[in-house]
Amino acid sequence: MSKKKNPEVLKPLLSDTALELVALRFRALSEPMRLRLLNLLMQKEYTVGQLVEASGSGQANVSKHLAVLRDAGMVGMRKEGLSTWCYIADPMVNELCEMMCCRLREEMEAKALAFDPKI
Amino acid sequence: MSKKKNPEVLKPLLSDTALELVALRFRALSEPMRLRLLNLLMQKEYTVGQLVEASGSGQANVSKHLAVLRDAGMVGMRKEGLSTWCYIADPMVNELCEMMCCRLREEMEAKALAFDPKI
DNA sequence: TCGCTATATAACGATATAACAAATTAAATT
DNA sequence: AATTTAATTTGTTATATCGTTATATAGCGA
Repeated sequence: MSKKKNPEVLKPLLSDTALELVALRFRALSEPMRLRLLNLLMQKEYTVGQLVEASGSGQANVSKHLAVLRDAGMVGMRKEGLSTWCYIADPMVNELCEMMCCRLREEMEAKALAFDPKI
Repeated sequence: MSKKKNPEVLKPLLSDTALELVALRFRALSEPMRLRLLNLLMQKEYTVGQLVEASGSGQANVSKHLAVLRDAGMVGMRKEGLSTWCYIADPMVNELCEMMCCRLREEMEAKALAFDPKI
């Protein structure tokens, strides 16, 4: 009835502001150090200090990267006395990283296979 | 039998090289202009020239961004005479963007709701 | 209040990236 | 071969971002 089959009708495009917001989120995931912090937080909660030690980076650096992840809504923080406990606030982060890692593994394995002697 | 329940055992961490590769992929998605190109390509195939026109950006700029997306395995290209047709090479791109957009929509709606008069 | 610890912020240099313009390559047509 | 069109490559400039050092803030105990 209502839905005419029309090949001319294209999916609507995202607005400029939407594109910028999406880009901002992906940018939060575009640094190895931030991914390392997220990767650690996927194990368990860490304090900022523990993340500094575990990541092997400087304190100021870790703090700044955590702020980026927090602003992107990916990491949450809970103050407890002197320490600040950090945790993954958005389960989507796990999904995104999982997807990306699976895809990369597939690609790498395919490439590796290209070097295997043919049967 | 083999799997002992042990809260001390943590999920293994990704290697440095893996982190860098993942970061590189996400970085490809971290620019509004590249997202705009992908968004256009989600509708249909475009030539580079059509993308230049549709995106409103310069030719060199579009070309460079497309190269980034190609190197990330997200966009494929097929030469046909003088033109080069571009297309989404990895369906994961659609999923990733879809996930991110849904999430942002939810968040925005939640924030908007916070300004609604209480019932 | 004083000092100690945990974290955040500011300022800085080095590097990376986007946008634009100009030069170059590549394919098709005459 | 010369011309035209399509796209890439190459500078160049402006801006953004990373990592580091130094400083500031906040909570806790003596």
